[in-house]
Amino acid sequence: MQMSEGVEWALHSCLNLAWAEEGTAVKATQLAAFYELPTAYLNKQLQALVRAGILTSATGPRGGFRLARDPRDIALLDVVTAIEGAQEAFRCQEILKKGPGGRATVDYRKACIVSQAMRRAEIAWRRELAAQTLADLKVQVESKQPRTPEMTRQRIANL
Amino acid sequence: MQMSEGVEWALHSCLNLAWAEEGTAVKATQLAAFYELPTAYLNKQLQALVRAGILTSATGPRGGFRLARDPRDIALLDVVTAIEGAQEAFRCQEILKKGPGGRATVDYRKACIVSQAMRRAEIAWRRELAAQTLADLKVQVESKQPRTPEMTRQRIANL
DNA sequence: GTCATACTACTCGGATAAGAACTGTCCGAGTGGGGTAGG
DNA sequence: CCTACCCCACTCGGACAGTTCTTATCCGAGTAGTATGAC
Repeated sequence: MQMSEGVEWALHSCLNLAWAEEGTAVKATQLAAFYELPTAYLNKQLQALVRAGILTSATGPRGGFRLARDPRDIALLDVVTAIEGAQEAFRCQEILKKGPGGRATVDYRKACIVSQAMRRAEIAWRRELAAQTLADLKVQVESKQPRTPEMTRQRIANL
Repeated sequence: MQMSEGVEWALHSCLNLAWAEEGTAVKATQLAAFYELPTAYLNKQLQALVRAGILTSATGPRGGFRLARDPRDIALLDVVTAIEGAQEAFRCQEILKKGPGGRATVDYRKACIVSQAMRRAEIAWRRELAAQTLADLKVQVESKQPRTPEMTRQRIANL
């Protein structure tokens, strides 16, 4: 069980977009250059964020990506879900249906104790991710590295 | 990000072992027959549980698997970790090292705010799994389906 | 000088391969029990 | 009848393919800006 590394890329890219000049679109090439990432593949991840309504995109000259809404309204869970999909990590195959006393009509995704226990853990995970927004991370970084917004904008301008 | 289905198999198999006659080893064939699972592949998962110290195994006639310790001392996290590995789902690649102002000597798995946020969520997940033991699940199932222990032992005897 | 038009460079978007991980399968190593022969 | 030995069936254990998902890449569709020419 390992998360796609695209999640890390997406989160950092969203943060950089949050620091970008307002009203300016940032190209995939620029976002990739930040951390020397493969441009085309990062572009794929950004497309997923667009489909999820987290980013907006524009083609042609002066095109690129920008945040679709205020960073306070973008939870980390939104970004993770956009990349990884909404399905749960633990996928109950309802093997109890084949077991002794198993009924084909019962929904074991709800009835199975094992499934319930695993779901409870995953809900706790999602709750933590839903509780934190891009704006929260932005504030935390800026309190540690006050020059980050300035440096980010400079880097975007010089690419 | 999807968990191996072996986790579901392992959890249910451990529960069945907890219900088995004490002092009796259960063969992989029997555990597989419970839910019509592929024997050889389930065997592979059981071996992982043995390596993790959750089960003990014996070869030869009258051989098979049994729980290595009391179900109260086996947390769900132990089983999940045995199958999935101990590494975290979110793997911080420390891409900040390549970024503006990035220092190669800094351990960004600890310093990076994004990494911290993701780790916090994963710790919440692990905490939930560590808080529940096989014995807890056993009790919950028995209160809903009191005949489960009896039926399990019968099924083992008839295979 | 102004406006419309065609062109060109640019950027995203989806379709297309390479690689890794998960899933599934097989045969050999080692063990324990039962049968057999000798005392 | 008891005991020691040998043989055999049995079970796990690790090595070996098939399939799905992740990672990586490329080229085409569409757009905005610019230059050009006519009015």
